[in-house]
Amino acid sequence: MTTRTAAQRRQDARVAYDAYLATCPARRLLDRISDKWVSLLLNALADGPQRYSDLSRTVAGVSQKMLTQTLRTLERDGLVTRTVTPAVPVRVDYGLTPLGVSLLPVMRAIKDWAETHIEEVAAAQESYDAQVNAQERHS
Amino acid sequence: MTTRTAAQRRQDARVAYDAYLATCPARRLLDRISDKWVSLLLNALADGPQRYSDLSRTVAGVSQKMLTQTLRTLERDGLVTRTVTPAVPVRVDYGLTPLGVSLLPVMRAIKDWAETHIEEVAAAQESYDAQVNAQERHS
DNA sequence: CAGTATCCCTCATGATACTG
DNA sequence: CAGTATCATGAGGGATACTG
Repeated sequence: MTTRTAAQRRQDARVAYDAYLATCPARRLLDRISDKWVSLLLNALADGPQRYSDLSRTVAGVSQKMLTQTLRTLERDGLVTRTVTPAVPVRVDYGLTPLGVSLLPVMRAIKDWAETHIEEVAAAQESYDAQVNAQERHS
Repeated sequence: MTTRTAAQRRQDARVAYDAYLATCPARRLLDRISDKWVSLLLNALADGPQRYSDLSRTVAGVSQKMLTQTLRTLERDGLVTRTVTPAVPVRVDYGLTPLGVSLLPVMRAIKDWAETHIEEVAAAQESYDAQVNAQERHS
């Protein structure tokens, strides 16, 4: 009799992995920049600071909730600055920090690979799908 | 009377954005590599091909479902190869394609930025949290 | 203007059980 | 060994309404 079943061992491994991934810098960065709105916001701010309402127009389709939530996270991470100008009505400007700017080349590297190899990926997908279809006809 | 309300316009914009993002190469790549298991699998295969059962051990914590699902997607995208050796029992080897290998430097760039700037991010978070706490005490 | 608060619902993931 | 099929759940995201 083993003290733990295979299922329990796998579950333990998963918990350990989650803990590891929670602290892994690369993992955390990937989680951030892969967020639907993060890349769009960083891109929008790359050309210069913008107000909250400007961003909601530039990045059309984003809900107020997600815009605020995403900006807060980026601010907390030190990637964007939030500048409040007390007035009536209040004015808030968002802009990239030097840290945020330093991330742009990485985003660009991702974009470059994607655009360079998109054709190859598309071809691979087509060929894969064709084979799957062919096999289905034989069954 | 306008023909569309602000809510309708935002919804339309969201649909349009989703359609755009579905075709945007950089967006699609980000979606792939940000997948929890993709980066781990690519890393595991970077050192050479592995069998299905090897991968499930190397990448401990992954369920059969996600392992298979992720490998299928990577195969379809042309990033990994799947080689079946008919025998009893059957043997299946997975390995990186040249396309898959070409992606490794990009992953490395992400990892490098993360590890280089993790301290700055952590410091920013600490400072942010401290300010939030201070403000809560004043309310 | 720049948010906050709430409800709701979908979708991705994981556990479990079964198979050629 | 290398999967497939089915079910359950929970966290993320959107719509809506309200506020200093």
